[in-house]
Amino acid sequence: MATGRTHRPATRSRGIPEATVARLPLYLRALTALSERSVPTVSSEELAAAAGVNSAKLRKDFSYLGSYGTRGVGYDVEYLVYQISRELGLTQDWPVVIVGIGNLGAALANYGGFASRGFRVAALIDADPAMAGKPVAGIPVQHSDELEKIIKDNGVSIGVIATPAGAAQPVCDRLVAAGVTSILNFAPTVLTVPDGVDVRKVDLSIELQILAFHEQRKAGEETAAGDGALPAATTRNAAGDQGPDGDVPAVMPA
Amino acid sequence: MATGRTHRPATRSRGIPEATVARLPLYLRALTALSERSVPTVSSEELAAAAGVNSAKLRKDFSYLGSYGTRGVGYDVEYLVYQISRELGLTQDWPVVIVGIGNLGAALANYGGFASRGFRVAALIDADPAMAGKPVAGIPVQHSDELEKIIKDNGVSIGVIATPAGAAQPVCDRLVAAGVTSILNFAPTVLTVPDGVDVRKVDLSIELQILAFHEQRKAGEETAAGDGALPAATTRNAAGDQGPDGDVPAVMPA
DNA sequence: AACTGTGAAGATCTTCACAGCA
DNA sequence: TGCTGTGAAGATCTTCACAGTT
Repeated sequence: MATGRTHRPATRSRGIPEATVARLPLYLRALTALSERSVPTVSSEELAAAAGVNSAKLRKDFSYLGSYGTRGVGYDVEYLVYQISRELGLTQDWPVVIVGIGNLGAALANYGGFASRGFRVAALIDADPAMAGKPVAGIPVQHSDELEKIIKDNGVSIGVIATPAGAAQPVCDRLVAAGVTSILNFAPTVLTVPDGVDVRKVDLSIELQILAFHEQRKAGEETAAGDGALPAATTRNAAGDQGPDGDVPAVMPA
Repeated sequence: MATGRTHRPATRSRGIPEATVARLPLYLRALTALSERSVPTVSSEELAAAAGVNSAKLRKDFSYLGSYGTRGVGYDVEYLVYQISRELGLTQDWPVVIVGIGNLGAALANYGGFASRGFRVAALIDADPAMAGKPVAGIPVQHSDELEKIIKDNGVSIGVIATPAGAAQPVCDRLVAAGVTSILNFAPTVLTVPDGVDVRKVDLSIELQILAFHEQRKAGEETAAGDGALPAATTRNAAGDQGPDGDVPAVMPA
């Protein structure tokens, strides 16, 4: 199996449902936009619209964080931004290393929204000696021999794997052995990690396959269906959350 | 709201649950690997291990497709590969266009697993005139003025948006107007699309934020907890499936 | 009057556990 | 005997609908 994952209640301590946690970043993004426009307050209806969810769901989600709204008025934008950031752990600094600096790794390194939210690219690592020293997004690439040292020196706990599929597991093992406990995997492989380590995957081909499934179905309906063209609009997120156990699909490999 | 999405039973016709559809690509990947090793049959237990899911779930998933296994034996690898491919619509050709050829767009264009599964990069489109004609992954980039013509000439129904956030919605609108009905969005924005159009998103910063949340929690437990270091391993997929209505998070922007 | 917070109903998804076929 | 297929129980998530607060 992918690994020694344990049945974790999926939601611990303060008990925020996993599905809710997965949406907090969306709310945060919408709130940040409002904040930049100096909007003081929003109603659940407005914010839900901006985040693309239904308002009841949003209110229920916020209710797990506490009672941060004011009846008859709505939510204070700045206050909510702070509360959600804190809940997500974004009020602290998270040094991140990206392993595998190909097009994808470079794209990730250049991604701005990165630094903006407490994440800091502590280092870029690649196995190709020819890449060593070359700056990508202003950061010099380091050779993978340095991996362990980099992780330790920077106190990195989050690693991003953007290597080819074959290199992913070995890299993962080294990251974990060096102390990384959260991994974002872009390689099209199921990673095996020990208990205590979280892995999230993003896999392009899987996303495309899911779209193809629905696309095929639409095509079938056109000709088949008798009850007129039924609506079928949907906006699924390529990132939900599967069960606490078992891996699920995701999006995009190196 | 992200858009005019309609309450669709989420699962139509043959009624394959959305959660199952999201896992089919995983099974397919594992099966393909077995097929390459010329393994003739697999048990649900073995395949589940390779795909990183629990065997009961896998059997239940397959049961929605039909009874393709043999009691006492297992599943015929080749046969299953075919059945799942067909179910996902991968037995047909899906021309895809990628809009926004920055590092990410280039990474996607270079992604191999692409062509391997019925997907064909029909065109690369970018708004920068300087990019026009330049080959990326062997395909010449075309200027966005050509977008509508490209979509129509190639019968493209799936579009990938890898542009900066600000350009995403306009690009999306043009793609949809030209006939695209499935969109994979890498820009960190909620896209609004009409009914009948599917959108899946992939957003790096959201994935990192979710990891940070769990990471923060782990840190808290270390000091807090009294019941010894509890296991907390998890492998969530950065791509699950939210409800049929409402967008959910995902992974990675341009 | 407007809008939040939430119990309760409903929908979906997961897991168990075992009947049933090869 | 070995392993699939699946009813049923359980867990999670979503949505409703309205009581409660400003």
